[in-house]
Amino acid sequence: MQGQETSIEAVKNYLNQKGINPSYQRLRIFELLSSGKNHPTADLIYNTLIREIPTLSKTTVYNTLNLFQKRGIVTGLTIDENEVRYEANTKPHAHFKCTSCGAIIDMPIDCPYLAEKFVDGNKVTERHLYLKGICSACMKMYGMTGQ
Amino acid sequence: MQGQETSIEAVKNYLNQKGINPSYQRLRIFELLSSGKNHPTADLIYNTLIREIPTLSKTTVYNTLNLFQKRGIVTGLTIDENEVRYEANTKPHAHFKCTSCGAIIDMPIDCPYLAEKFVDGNKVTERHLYLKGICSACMKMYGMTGQ
DNA sequence: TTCTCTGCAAACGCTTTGCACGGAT
DNA sequence: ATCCGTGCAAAGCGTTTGCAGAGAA
Repeated sequence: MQGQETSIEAVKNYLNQKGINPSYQRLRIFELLSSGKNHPTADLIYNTLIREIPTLSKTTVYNTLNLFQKRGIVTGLTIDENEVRYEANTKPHAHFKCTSCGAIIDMPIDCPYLAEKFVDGNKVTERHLYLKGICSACMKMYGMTGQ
Repeated sequence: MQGQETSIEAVKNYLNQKGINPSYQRLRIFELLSSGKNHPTADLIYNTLIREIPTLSKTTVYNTLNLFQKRGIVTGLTIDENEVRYEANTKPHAHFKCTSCGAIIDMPIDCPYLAEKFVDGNKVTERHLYLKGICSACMKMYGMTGQ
């Protein structure tokens, strides 16, 4: 329990530091985003937290996610059309979506081209790299060989 | 006029070859996608063509775009949440969206990392690279220096 | 009290679905 | 006559907005 409490405390401090009033709902939503690596949708966040916060509304989830995005501590990913997924900001990385199991995996970006500040005379401030294919776990399951 | 007719003929042949019955609406929609470099939304396609095809319906635009995507001759881009843009498939390239003027510009992908067939043991079949920033035209307008 | 956060209900906008008409074979 | 494409109208679904009540300062 101690571990959880210090985690909650850390989140609280972080939100305060970003000028965000750390309400209970906001704490729990940010904690969910920063702990798990599941890149949840708004709907998944709602359905996960509603078990422990029975009064939670989707409006609050959306309000909170939009606030987090405005404050720059959370990013919305639209790897596939028609579903936005969210993640807490960490270091730059690419996303890999397995078309077989649907998993979304963080990947390193190992490419000097993607560090360029200018490309073709255009000033680059944001980079989003999405890969799709079959993840190693699915390949094993189907008896395919990796590499 | 000759040029346009041969262009229409070329599109007709292409669609036939892909197993798509080249109806007038489909022809015009594909022509729009393959000629212009504007990466239009479904709505923009509708509003562009309605001038010349007054009976056109949005349903047909959506039907057609979905058909094209299923046949693999058109790709839907979701550079920004909540708007899907379409482009005819050509060679792999990145997209740059200017946050100032909203223009979407095709860019070369100059990066061996993005040609890798496997990354971290995952088999990569699709790559989507979106950059955002200020395009060279806007930088000139605001008196910023490129490079 | 005042200000902010929450959450219900309704509105919104894009996309899909149901279905009937019309054209082509 | 059959099949396929079209397009109207309605439904669907994720997200936002309006607003009133609860809670903190």
